[in-house]
Amino acid sequence: MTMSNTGGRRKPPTIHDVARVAGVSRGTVSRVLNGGHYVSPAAQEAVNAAIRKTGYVVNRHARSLITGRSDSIGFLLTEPQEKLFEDPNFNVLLRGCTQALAAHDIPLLLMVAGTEDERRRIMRYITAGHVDGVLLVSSHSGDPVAEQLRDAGVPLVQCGKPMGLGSKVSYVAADDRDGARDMVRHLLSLGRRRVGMVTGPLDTPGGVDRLAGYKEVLTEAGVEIDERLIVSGDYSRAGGEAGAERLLERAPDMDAVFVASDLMAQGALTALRRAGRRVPEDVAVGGFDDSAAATESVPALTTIRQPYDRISNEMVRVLLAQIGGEDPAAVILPTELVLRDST
Amino acid sequence: MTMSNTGGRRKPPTIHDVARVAGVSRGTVSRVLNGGHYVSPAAQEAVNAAIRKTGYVVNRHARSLITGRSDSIGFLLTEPQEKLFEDPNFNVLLRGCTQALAAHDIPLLLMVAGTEDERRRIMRYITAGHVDGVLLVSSHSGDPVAEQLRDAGVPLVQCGKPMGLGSKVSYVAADDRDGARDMVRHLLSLGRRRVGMVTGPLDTPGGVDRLAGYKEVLTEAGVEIDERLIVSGDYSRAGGEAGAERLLERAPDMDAVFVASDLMAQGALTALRRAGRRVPEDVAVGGFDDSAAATESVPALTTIRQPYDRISNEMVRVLLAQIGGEDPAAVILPTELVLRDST
DNA sequence: CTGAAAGCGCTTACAG
DNA sequence: CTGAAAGCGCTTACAG
Repeated sequence: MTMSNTGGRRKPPTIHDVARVAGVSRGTVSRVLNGGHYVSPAAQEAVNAAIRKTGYVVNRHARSLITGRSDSIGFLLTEPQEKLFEDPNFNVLLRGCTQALAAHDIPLLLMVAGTEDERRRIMRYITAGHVDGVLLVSSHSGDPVAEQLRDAGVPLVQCGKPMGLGSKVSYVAADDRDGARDMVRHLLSLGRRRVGMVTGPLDTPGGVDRLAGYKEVLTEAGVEIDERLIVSGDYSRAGGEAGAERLLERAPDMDAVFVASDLMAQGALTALRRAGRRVPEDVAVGGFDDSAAATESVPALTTIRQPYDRISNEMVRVLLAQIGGEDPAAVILPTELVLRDST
Repeated sequence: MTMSNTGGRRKPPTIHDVARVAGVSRGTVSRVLNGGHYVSPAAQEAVNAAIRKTGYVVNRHARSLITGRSDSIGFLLTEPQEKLFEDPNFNVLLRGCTQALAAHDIPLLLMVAGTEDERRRIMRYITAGHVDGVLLVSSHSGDPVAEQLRDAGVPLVQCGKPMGLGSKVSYVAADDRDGARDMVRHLLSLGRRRVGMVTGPLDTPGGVDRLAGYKEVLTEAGVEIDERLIVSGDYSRAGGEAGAERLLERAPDMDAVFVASDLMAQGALTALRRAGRRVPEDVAVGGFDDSAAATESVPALTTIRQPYDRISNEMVRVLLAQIGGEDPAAVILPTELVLRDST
C-alpha cells in the first residue's frame, strides 16, 4: 500500500530514502530498479520491501537526464486537413497504441502537426530527444515529416505503407490489395458484373493498392475494365456520395460498387437511396475498414476488416525494437471479409 | 536555421555550448531562457544569437529535475466501458486540448484508465509528479479518480460538472439545463404538445440537468408532465433506439422527442423509421451535442450545440491557472440551438 | 555482489 | 547585471 498524502503535495521519496530504509547504498537500489543484476537475493528483498514501504516511484527526469532516453513515445498526427481526427479508424489506432505502450509502462505524447509552424516546433521537440521514437499517422503518406525524422535518426514507425520508394522507414499496414481482391471476388460471386469503384486518393497506398486489387480480380474473371465505372474519392463521406452519384450518371447499369472506405460507402448509400436504387437488390455495396461507420450504416455494410488492434500492437512492437537497435521493418497484416446487409 | 544532423543522433548542444559561443556564463544563459530578467540587452542579444547558431533546445529533463515541475499535462480518460473513445465529442475535446496546450508549448500525455489496474498504475505515475496537472474526462462523473487526485493535491480540471457535492474540483461544462430548455421551447413552438424525452444516464449531470430543463419548460408552458413520455438512455446509439421504441409503445401519440445526445438521437431515428413515423412530419426529433452524428443523420438533426472548442480552451486555461497557484474554478458555457431538418 | 564517487544538464540563491 | 557553486535524483563505471 502506498502512503496517501492528504492535501498538498508532499515531497516524494527518493532513491536515497529507499536505500536508507533498506540499509543498502543507492547504487544497489538502482541496480534492483534496473533489472536486479549483480544483486544478492537478500539485498533484492530488502530493497523491494523498502520500495513498498516508502511508496517510492522512480523520478523519470533524473533517470532520463543520465540515460539520455526519455522513456516516452510520440504519437504524431500530421493532418493538413484536420481530417484524421474525425476518422473512426484513428480512434481505434490511438487507443490501441496508448494501451500497448501502457503495457510497457511507457507514456504516449500526443502531437498534432497541422500547420507548418507546428511541424517545425514539433520537429525541434522531437529531435531534441524528448521522445525516444515516433508513431507516425499521416493521411497522405510520402509526408515530408517522415523523411525529416528518418534523416534526423529518430526511430519511427509509420501507419500505412509510405509512398516514397526506398525510404527505409518502418511501417505497419493492412494488405490493401488482397483485401480489395477479396471484396471484388465476393461481389462477382453474387453474380454482379457491372462493378463500380470509388477509390481512395491516388496519392495514398490505400488509394492505389485497392484499385489495383479491383482491376486484377476483374481481369482474372474475364470482366472487362470499364473506366466509366471508376471514380476517385477522398475518404470522406461527402466524397463517397459525390463519387456514387457520378458513377450512376456514367454507368446507370452499375449493379455493385466497391467503395474504398466505410465512411465513403456511407455517403454512397445516401446517393444510391436518393437515386432510388435499393441496396443490395439493385446495387450491392462493399466498403473497406470495418470501422464504426460500417455497422452504423443502413443497411449495415459488408466490408473488409482492417485489424487495427493488431496494427497498433505491431506498430508499438516494431518501434520499441527499433529503439532497442534493430533495423527498420515492414509488417503487412491480413484483412478479412465481413459480410453484412449491403451485399 | 538549425543544424541538420544527417543520420544518427548527434549529441545535442547544451547550455554550456551556448554559454561558450555567447561568451557568458551558464547562469546568464539560463536567465535568458527563463524570461530574461536581470540580463543586460547586450548579453540577451549574444545569448539569443548563440541559441540560434547552435540550434540549442532546452533539456526538459534537467530542467524538471531541478524545478520539480514536469512541464507536461495529463489527459486522463477513465472509461470503464471503453465507450468514450467512440464518442465523437471526445475527439473534438482531445484535439482542442492538445492544441491549446501546444500554444503554451506544453506536451499532452494521453492516459487511459479503463481497468482498476490501470487506474492504480496511472495514479502512481501522476502522484509521483510526472505531470503538473490533469485534464479529466470521465463518463460517469463522481469518479473516484477525481477525488483521489484532488486528495493528492494534483491540479485537476474535469470536463463536465462533478456529481459529488462540495467536491471542490474545477470543472468546465456546457449549460445543460439551459440547452435543454431551449430545445424543448423550440419543440413547443412548433405546436407539438406530446413531447417525449430520452434522457442520459441519471447518474450524470447531463442526464439529470437536461431532464430538469425539459420538465421546467413543459411546466412553465402549462403542459402536463407525463412519465410515460420519459425514458432513460445511456448515450449510445442502441440506447437511443431502444428508448424511442419504448416511448412509441407507451405513448403512441408522441409528436416530438428530445433525445439527450446526438448519438442516441441517431438511434431514435432508426426506431421511428422502423415504426413508420416520418421525421419531422409525425415526430420532431431534437438532439444534443451538435456532434458529427448530427450532420450525418438522415434527416440531419436539430440539436443543441455544446461549444467544445471553448470547453477545451477553458479547461486548459483553468488548469494552468490552478498550477500557477490559483484556486479551483467552475466555468459554465452557454449552448446554442442549431436548426436542421429533424424538427 | 556492493559502496563511493562522478556526472547527466540545468536552475537558483549567493556574492559581488 | 553577472559568475561561481551547489544541488536536483538518478545511473554507471570503478574499485574492491
